[in-house]
Formats: sequence, C-alpha cells, structure tokens
Amino acid sequence: MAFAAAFRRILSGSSTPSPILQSQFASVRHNSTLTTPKLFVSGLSRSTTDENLFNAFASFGKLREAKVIVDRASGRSKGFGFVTYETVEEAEKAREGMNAKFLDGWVIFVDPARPREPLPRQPPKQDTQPNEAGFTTNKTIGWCG
DNA sequence: GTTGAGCGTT
Repeated sequence: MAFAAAFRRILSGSSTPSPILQSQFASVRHNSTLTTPKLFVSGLSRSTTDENLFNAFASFGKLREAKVIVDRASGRSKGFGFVTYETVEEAEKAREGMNAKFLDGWVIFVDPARPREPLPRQPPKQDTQPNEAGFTTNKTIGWCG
C-alpha cells in the first residue's frame, strides 16, 4: 500500500522548518522567491511518468519541462523528477501548491533543483588564491658540496 | 515482482 509509506514520509518530515538550518537549497521559505524555475520533485511513485508529472504541475504555470528520471538500466522511474517552468514565480507557486501533495498515491516533495548546467554567462565566483607567498626557494645553500 | 534516499540521459 502506497498510502502507508506516504504517511510515513509525511511524518518523517522531509521539509523540516528549522530556522537554524538555512541551506541554499533545502530551505522552505514561504515568502521568498526561488532563484531558479527548475524544481526537483521527489517522492514520486514508481509508476509516475513524465505525463503524470506534467499534468500535476501544469496547473501552476507554463511548463518548459516535466521529466521523471528513469533508470536507464531497468527503464523504470527512479522516484523523482524535474519540473521546469517559464518563470520562477510559477515554480514558486507550484512548489507551494504541490509540496507534500499526493500524486499517484504518493506524497511528493517539491524543492528547488540544483544547477546541473553551469551558465556560460555566470561563472562560479571562485577567487583564485595565489599561493606564491611562503614558498620562496632559498638558494642560499652554498654548503652543498 | 516491490517498496523509498535522492538532484537527470540532453
């Protein structure tokens, strides 16, 4: 029975509203806007396909992509998928509207997806630290004879 | 045939 596991997942509390644990992606802020129109939907049924995901999230905005990740080896669903909207507001509405909701008999969890493709216009600001200091090779060794 | 944390195949 999928309902038992679903309720178990509800009571497990995947979205724990801890004010201390403020992650960049694991935060469920009711008043904040998402930074990406891409949503990560987990808790899907193993029978849920892209069409089910699309039909479940199509009511919140225009979907660019609704994909359920299926295992290439077995060809079945991995139990999670991704939903991409046109705008982040739609994604936010979808997240607030579909988080911890039922889909195909299972409770799904909607969260902002992690950036899989690094934007070519937005390079990760990684400051290159010049490690030149502290490694001055002392060639004052004149005793090597 | 089946059992539940997670971030995908372009």
